[in-house]
Amino acid sequence: MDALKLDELLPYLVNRLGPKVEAGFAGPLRANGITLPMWRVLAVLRVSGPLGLNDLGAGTSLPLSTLSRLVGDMVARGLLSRVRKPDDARAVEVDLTARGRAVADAVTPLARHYEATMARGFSDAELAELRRLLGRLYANMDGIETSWRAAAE
Amino acid sequence: MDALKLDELLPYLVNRLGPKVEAGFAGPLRANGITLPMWRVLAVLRVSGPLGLNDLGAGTSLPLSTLSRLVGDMVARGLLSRVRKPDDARAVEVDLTARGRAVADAVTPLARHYEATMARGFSDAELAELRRLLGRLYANMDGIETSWRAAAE
DNA sequence: TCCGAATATTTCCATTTGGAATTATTCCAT
DNA sequence: ATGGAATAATTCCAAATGGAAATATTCGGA
Repeated sequence: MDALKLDELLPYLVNRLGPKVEAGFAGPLRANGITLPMWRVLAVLRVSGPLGLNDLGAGTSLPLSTLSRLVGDMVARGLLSRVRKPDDARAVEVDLTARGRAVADAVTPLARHYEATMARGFSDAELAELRRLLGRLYANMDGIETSWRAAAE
Repeated sequence: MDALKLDELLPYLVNRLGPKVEAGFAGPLRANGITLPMWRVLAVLRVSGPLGLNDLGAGTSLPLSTLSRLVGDMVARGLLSRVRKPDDARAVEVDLTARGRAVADAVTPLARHYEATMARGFSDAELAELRRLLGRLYANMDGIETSWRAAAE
């Protein structure tokens, strides 16, 4: 039976990095009073401007149940505002407060620096290539649910 | 203030993949009666032979508290054996049972196929490059805790 | 107009998670 | 030999997670 070295397998290579990356950045984020998912929300809104929950979910890759709860917390902490849309009472509009903007701007250079540290020893070309390949990988994952299982039979 | 597109930032590109990859593989694993962390344990032991918890933790990238619990479950399910080492009563030796080996062997081709699906459209060279870069990234993360924070001041 | 389907968000809850404290054993310097 | 540090594993517990059900509102066709 052919042995399979786990650490040559792409899904594992990807998965094991997640917690490691989080752990490394958690401290600096905590020093700024936020968590990693909060940072994602701030970073997205900083660029996009006000968003509804669905778009915010798409931007942050966070599930809606998590996000709704999270936004509530962040409103309570004064980082975000959340108002019902006047024209559609189902939807909300989430936006940064001045404080949220300030925190986002304080953390941004840390994030850049962290990225640089993660990728130390990488050439610019390698870093660009890695970004590109990860992006393609992510894109590939959409709708994988339906496609690959069938092919396996 | 310079805006930072979250989706150009390496830590985010890596982190958002984790849940996606897991979600895609969870179904087939469930069909074989196991979870993703269980699969990791099986895959590592299949190659390495019997291991203590520390080595198993290193191989699977799972924290010890999680692993100890997990191994207990898997022993209860008949996938693993766990015996105290005769020469060192602190340590245990964890190994696959015949059943564990059978499940590992059943899942291995699925994992290969899943990888291929994730990376569909990638050339062999691109896949190899991605593996290589991810490996380097992971290696870089060791001891990052101490090094980068200081540099940030 | 009215009702069932669709949409946006929220809430519920069972499960998972991993850091920290705990237990047990071994190692080592005196 | 012996006590304190180191090592291996386990257990505890508070927090996070996300799928599924619930709620509220809007839309579209008969």
